[in-house]
Order: sequence, then structure tokens, then C-alpha cells
Amino acid sequence: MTDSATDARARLEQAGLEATPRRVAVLEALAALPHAPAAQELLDAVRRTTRMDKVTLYRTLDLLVEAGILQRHTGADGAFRHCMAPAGENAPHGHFQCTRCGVMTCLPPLPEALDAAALLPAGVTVEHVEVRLDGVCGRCRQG
Amino acid sequence: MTDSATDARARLEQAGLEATPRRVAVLEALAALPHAPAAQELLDAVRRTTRMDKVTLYRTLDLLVEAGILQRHTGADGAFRHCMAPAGENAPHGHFQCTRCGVMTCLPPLPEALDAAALLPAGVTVEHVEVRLDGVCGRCRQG
DNA sequence: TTGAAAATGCAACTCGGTTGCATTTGAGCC
DNA sequence: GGCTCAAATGCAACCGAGTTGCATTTTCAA
Repeated sequence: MTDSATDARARLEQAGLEATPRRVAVLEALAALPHAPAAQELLDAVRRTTRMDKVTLYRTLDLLVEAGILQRHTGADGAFRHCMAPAGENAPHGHFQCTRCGVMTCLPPLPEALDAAALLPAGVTVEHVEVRLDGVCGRCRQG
Repeated sequence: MTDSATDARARLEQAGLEATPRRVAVLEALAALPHAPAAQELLDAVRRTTRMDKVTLYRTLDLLVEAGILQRHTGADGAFRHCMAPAGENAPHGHFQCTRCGVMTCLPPLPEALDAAALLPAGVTVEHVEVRLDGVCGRCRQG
């Protein structure tokens, strides 16, 4: 049993979820990736070690997002990306997405300026803040 | 000819685009809406005055975004929304989207804190900043 | 008026994601 | 070890947003 599998099981059980093989595999695959992958890319990664249907992946992602273990973000292409929710930290972080290769990377926590409730009309409640910077990554710029 | 139609024609010609009936209709419908609609909602609105195919709408939206007349934003549901690009102003503005009714509204220009190139890894170029606050709007909160 | 280019419509398609339902798995119990 | 039942998974069919290819219509210049 690898460390990452142990971590994955710990987070699942801590959230009151059964540590099934696919859930562990999803968390391991996600932790091993340096960015926030689209569903298809994550599915490919998981399948290198575990058989998994795409429906199971989507249901697993829903579950893990619901449990607060993962975060879901919208890409510029309209497809969802998922990344590990930083444990114990609640300052939102933004993402950078390359318009050429589509890779989405996590950024450090945002300055609190985005807490900007001042911008909002009265009577609304904010549950989630999404900040995405779109541009060209270093790799694509050179290639 | 209404004022909004005149405005629409002006913006189109200023951008070097032909002021065709559907383009004018799209701009008028968009200017009349108090929020940034999804394509289907915009199509419904346009069709109250003009016959239009959905493909034509999508192509028109592409064109107007390309020309800088409209801005395209990604909703929490992954569908695109469009709003008028504020003329002559280039500070990005964010959006609030209600997670219940899905309505996306434009916010005032963002504090410059988001210019946060400091957050970025070296070698990347930012072309577009997307800020979206998700929550519950006043109307949905009461209803 | 006419001819070419641009704009539009229509049909079929892609892609990300979801739903319904049958089957398998696995934790708890004997 | 073998049961049992709920939860987890797989499979097929589906849905909605957006796209592509191509035929038709409109528009503008000559």
C-alpha cells in the first residue's frame, strides 16, 4: 500500500465515506497530477491502474466534491476540472488555464480583495468564488 | 427605427461588420436584457422579433466576441453567457450567478487586486480574467 | 441586372455529462 | 466459510450545448 493510497483512505473515512478501490484510485490519480484535469484525462489516468466506467467517475467526483475533498472548477471550454481541496485551508485559490493546451493549474490563495461583498447587490449570499486567468503557458509560448 | 437599433448598427459598422438584421436583433435583445443570458434564452428573446437559427446565433456570438462588442463568460453549469462589452472601458468586471435560477448578472469593475500577475508562474501571459461569484440571489432566497 | 461573396438555414454530428436499470461487491451477521 | 442486503459499479441509452458541412438566400459592387 502506497502512502498516497493511505492518505486517500484517510480522507475518505474522515469524511464518512467508504474507501472503495475506485475512490482511492481517483484520489491517488488526482494527487499525482500536477494540475486540475478534465474528466477524460482523469479517467485515462485512473485506468492505468483500475478498471472504471465513466459514469462511476462522474458519480465519484460528485461525491468527493460534495464531501469537500475535491473542488470543481469550470474551464474556459465549459468542461469541469477537479483538484484536491487544500486540507484545512479555506481561502479560495484561483486557476490559470492555457488557451492553447487547455491545461489548468492551481494558483496560490487569493488576496482577500475578492471577498468583495461590496460589489454585490443587497440580499445575495455567496457560496463559492471562481477566479480563472486565461492565457498562454510558458511551454506553449515557446513551442 | 429604435434607438437601440441605431446603437447596434453603429457598433457593428464601427467594428467593420455588416449590420445585418440578425446581428442587430442579437445586440438589441442583449441590450434589453438586464443580465448575461445563456444562448437558448437569448435565442428565445431574438425570436420574438426575428426568425433565427441557433447556428446563426452561435456564429453571430463568435463574431461579436471576436470584434470586442460582446464578452463571453462561462457559467457554473458550463454553458456560455454573453454580455455587452462596456464601451471604451477595459477594467474587467466579474459576475454573480445564482445557483438556483442560473441567472448571471454583471458586477461593477473589479478592484485592481486581480491584476495579480504576482500569483502567476514565470513565463505565462494572461489574456483574460474571469471572476464569478456563485450564490443565491435575493429573489430565490425569498421564494 | 448580374455575379461573387457573405450571411443564413437545415441536418447531422460531437462531446461532456446524466439517467435508468441490471449486476456486482463488500461489510455485517450467522 | 456462507448468507443478506445495501451500496457501489457497469452498461446502454439519452440529453443539451455547441459545431460542421453544405445548400440556399441575401447583399453589395460592378
